[in-house]
Amino acid sequence: MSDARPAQSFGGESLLFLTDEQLRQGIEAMFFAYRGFTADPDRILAEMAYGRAHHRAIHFINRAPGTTVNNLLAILGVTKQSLNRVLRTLIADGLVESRVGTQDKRERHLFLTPEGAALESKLSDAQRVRMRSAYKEAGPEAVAGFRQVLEAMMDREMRRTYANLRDSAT
Amino acid sequence: MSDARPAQSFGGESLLFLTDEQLRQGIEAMFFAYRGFTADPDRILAEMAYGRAHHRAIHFINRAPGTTVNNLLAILGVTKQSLNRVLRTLIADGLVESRVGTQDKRERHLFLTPEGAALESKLSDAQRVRMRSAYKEAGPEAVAGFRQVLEAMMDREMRRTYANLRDSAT
DNA sequence: TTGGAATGTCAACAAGACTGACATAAGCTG
DNA sequence: CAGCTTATGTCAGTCTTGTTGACATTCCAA
Repeated sequence: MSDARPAQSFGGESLLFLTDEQLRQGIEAMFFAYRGFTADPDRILAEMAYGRAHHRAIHFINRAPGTTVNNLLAILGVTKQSLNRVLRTLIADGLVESRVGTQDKRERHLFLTPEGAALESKLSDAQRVRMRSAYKEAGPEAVAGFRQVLEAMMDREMRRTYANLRDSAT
Repeated sequence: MSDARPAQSFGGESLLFLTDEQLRQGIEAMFFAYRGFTADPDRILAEMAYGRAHHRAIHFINRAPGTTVNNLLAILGVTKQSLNRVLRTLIADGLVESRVGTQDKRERHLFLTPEGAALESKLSDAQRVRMRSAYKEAGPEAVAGFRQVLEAMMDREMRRTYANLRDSAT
């Protein structure tokens, strides 16, 4: 497992990119990049009484308006109790609306209020600025590779969720 | 900021990759991929009484043996109180050794004990397995792009830290 | 109709981040 | 040497966000 030799022969191309050192650099790049990735929205959230969990909820409610709590749970990968605390404050603060399902009254369908949508925009814009700048700096081919590796890093189930969201784009 | 039009003209190539939708997909890919990225070591850590914070400390002490507390603080980007809690348990459990500096006796130099190194291997191996598989699946050119975009996503200071670690590779 | 499954809520707890205050030891400077 | 600064460690308290357990409501199927 911890061999330090280059990887051997896959499909004939490039034999020299799978050393442990190369992999470690990728691991560290993920660590530092994720810090940058969350830094800008975190700054905005810190000003209000919110955290990263609120951002995630707002993001995916905006992405799939009318989604149920259970569906959001599957996307976020946390317990319903954890999500509920976040949703409760967002609803109390008037950023999210929770409507009892018409067909199944056990379900709650979630929507952003205009105030919620405004915060979503603010957070997304901040995050997109950095993303856009990184994409510009790296160039379109790098972006394609970036997306490929990220997708390959996901679990099977996450990959499904990600693809569903992607394909449901308006 | 929230325009939905394609980006305009950069260096003549590829005009159609900077829409908000494209950026949002990148953002979601980062979110899901990071979950996958941490999933395997997290599972191992959960069995012991450790968390992700311990993993990060162990990783970078292994990467830069003899590093001082202050230096580790800068790399990890947390407060000394937060790091200290983690280091205290790692030292108490005999995974990390803290040696008083010979030149500057205020400094503590940190090293992994054999037990610490064993855990580091176990965690790194688990993380590398996924990384290696993602790299293989995506291919070498994708990996190059992946690394470029990640680096472009970092803050200036993180980029320096990252480059220093990378260049100090044995 | 009744018992189980699904959905959501409330309460309590733990990890890990944070700030603030303070102690100690060592280096540095005038 | 005296006094300031630096490096580290610690105590206390708070916040976010994850967890489990218990429970209420609603739906569905035997």
